[in-house]
Amino acid sequence: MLDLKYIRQEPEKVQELLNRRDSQYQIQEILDLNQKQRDLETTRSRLQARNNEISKEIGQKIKSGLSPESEEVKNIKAESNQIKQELNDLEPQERELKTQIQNLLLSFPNLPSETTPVGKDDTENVETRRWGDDYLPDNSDTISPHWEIGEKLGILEFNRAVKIAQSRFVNLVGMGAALERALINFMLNRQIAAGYQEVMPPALINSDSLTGTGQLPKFGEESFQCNRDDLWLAPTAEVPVTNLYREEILDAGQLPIYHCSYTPCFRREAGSYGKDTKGLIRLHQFNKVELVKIVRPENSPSEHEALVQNAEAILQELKLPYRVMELCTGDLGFGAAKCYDLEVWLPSSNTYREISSCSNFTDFQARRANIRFKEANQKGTHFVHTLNGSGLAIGRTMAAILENYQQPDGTVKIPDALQPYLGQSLISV
RNA sequence: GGAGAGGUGGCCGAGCGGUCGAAGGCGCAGCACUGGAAAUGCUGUAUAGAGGCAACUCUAUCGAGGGUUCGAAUCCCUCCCUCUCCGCCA
Repeated sequence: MLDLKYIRQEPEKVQELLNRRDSQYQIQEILDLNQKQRDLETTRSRLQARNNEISKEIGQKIKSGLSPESEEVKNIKAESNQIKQELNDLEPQERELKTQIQNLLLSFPNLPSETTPVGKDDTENVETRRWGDDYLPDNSDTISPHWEIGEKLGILEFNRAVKIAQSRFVNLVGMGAALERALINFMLNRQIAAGYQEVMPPALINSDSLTGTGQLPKFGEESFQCNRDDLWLAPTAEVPVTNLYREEILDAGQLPIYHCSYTPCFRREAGSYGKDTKGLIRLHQFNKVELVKIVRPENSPSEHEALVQNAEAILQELKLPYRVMELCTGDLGFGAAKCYDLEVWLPSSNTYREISSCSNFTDFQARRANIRFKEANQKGTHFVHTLNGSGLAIGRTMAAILENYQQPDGTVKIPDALQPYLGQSLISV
């Protein structure tokens, strides 16, 4: 959520930054509504002040022996009743304006960082660096897509998953399940060693939490909802983990907070019919190790760079070729001010595919979720900055391994770093 | 699921219609005392919004929302959450 005060102070600047994303976001309506609302607030609080005075006056008169039924008291009550009527008229108006402003603010995306490249869509994202060219497989022309090799090896079952759920689900069998588990453990151990504290939050989360991180109100159709309860299946650990601190005032000394978290993630993938219909790339349910940081505002840019490195370190240890893309303003997620995507090489389709998305949300989520910190011995509070990134998506990592480590004989080698976790070096039929 | 108890400031805890943003204590900060500290004493110590250059002023907030009243932390209604006992259950 944007800061209303800041919009008021720097309207041109805010509008200019929003325009870098999309011209549909116009702040003028918010400014107009806010002006009306503040005028009403001033009038209303004056009336309330007068009413408070009257109540005190009545209290004093009764205490000094005057009857509550006396003419004098009755007259003052009449004035108060008069004011109450005016208030009954004003209050709903003000409340309505506040709701309108709040809804508008919730529907506005974050301001892009000054450093975010300007562009209209994903074609204008900027490649920042590329790693692992030496590890590109040299037998690309004979490599099968991961779903084919996975089914041949008997470790991925898509048809049976469809039978028990629907399309876009997978059943992992034998070494498939073991590899998933190994990847989770490997990634968690590495991120714990890098300083992140592990958490395992609930998979079902409430609407307030989804609003806090920005999925609601605009993107409700992307998540699975439990229709009998105010609960949703978490689309990413970002939501429960960031919201652990919702409505909290942290001591400055507690910052920075670093969490890593393995969770299943559930997404409806509405609007992606026909896209990535095969394999592990786009499923309704997938596993992910997520990194979440809660930091002081002035540190968020450097914390962001460090978080990207933590995610990259996993790919490097697995020796999977990847590139780092910085998203342009037109492709930036709703709450992000700046975002890097890590894209892993998938030889069967001859492309890089997103395997991690690392964003700095600045104070956007902190404002919605009301996560603040307090400096010792100082008055007032400040909003924290929140960041998160995948470290990494497990299913897509498995897809990348099945393809990049595929041998001409149809077996799949296991990356060195993963062998201790799996207890073997090769998957074969 | 059934029965009961309860949700007050950073924490503990009083207040149960009147000047209460809320006694008292703990904690924390400043000052005094001290060679220094402890102990002690004094003072201060919530959040948000609006107005003002500022000092500051006003408003709201005692789980949330509504109601009664000139006036609600206190009374009434609805909801949420926590705890205890019973049942069921991985």
